[in-house]
Amino acid sequence: MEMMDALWMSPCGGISLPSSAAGVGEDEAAAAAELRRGPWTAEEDALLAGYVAAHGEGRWNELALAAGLRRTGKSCRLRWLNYLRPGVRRGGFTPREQLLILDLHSRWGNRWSKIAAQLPGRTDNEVKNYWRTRVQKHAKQLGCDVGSGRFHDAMRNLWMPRLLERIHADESAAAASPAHAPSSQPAYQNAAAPIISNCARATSPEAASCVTGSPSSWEASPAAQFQTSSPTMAACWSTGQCQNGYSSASSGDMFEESWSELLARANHDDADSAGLPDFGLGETGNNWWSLDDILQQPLY
DNA sequence: AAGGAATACAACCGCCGCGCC
DNA sequence: GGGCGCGGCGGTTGTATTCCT
Repeated sequence: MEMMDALWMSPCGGISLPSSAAGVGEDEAAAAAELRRGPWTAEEDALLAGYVAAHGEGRWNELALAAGLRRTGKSCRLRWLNYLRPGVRRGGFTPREQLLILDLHSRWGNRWSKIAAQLPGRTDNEVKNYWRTRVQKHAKQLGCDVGSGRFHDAMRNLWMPRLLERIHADESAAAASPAHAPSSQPAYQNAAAPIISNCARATSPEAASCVTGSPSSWEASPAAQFQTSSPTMAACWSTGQCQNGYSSASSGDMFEESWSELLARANHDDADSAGLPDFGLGETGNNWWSLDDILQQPLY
């Protein structure tokens, strides 16, 4: 097995590819010995994309050699899947995508590829990076671990409800503005519907349970999506109650203010019996911050 | 303006599982 | 049944960019 890994991606100067592979000659093997590493150049991208377009995916080691790429097959595969593959979406995650990531992570843990499969155009690497940068950053701000009850409560009671507010606010704004008619919506908004609908259509029961309703009904009425699981949240969608105290920033991150500030404010509100759930340590079961769970929480 | 720190993203690494021979 | 070739996954590292002092 380790030998296989050496073939897949041994560092510069150490590779010894089997000469039988795709008729690899000694010259080619020697060339392969000087494998490139680091960022891909535009020329390499063009080579890889062109070769895959002509011959299809798979057999990455042979592909790398045949295309004249001084890269490991594994590197070629990764570059193709994460960057060059048609349909790969780049840029910040939409609130819906963020919400879905949080929800699915609560169900599946660090199953990045499984989570990414529910986000059309997104890669496991992107989802993983999002988690490690944004989510873990917030945990750090709170001075706790992402696996702690304190952080899970913050996610469930602060982040996810606010993502729902954000989604609602965005859609309200889009509906109110002729410039945001469906045909002229930004790409990220058009992409949001498949994210939810894909989740709803997912073959696995776990994925299918994350959001109820059809894709079309989601687009037509977000409130309807929560009707069956939470009258409270449905009412929120309908009345705009969720927007209380929320500023619809365009940042990719929901929180312009720090988590510590949010938490302090939230706890203060709670002390005033404003309805914010207790932010002390506590559990909500295995499904820490799932939509199913937060939809049962009172809004604040 | 410059340098260091923090952040975000791309790429690499090691391991595992599956199918084929 | 065991080895091989390959694809996939999750964790980690490297680096470019942005932010802050």
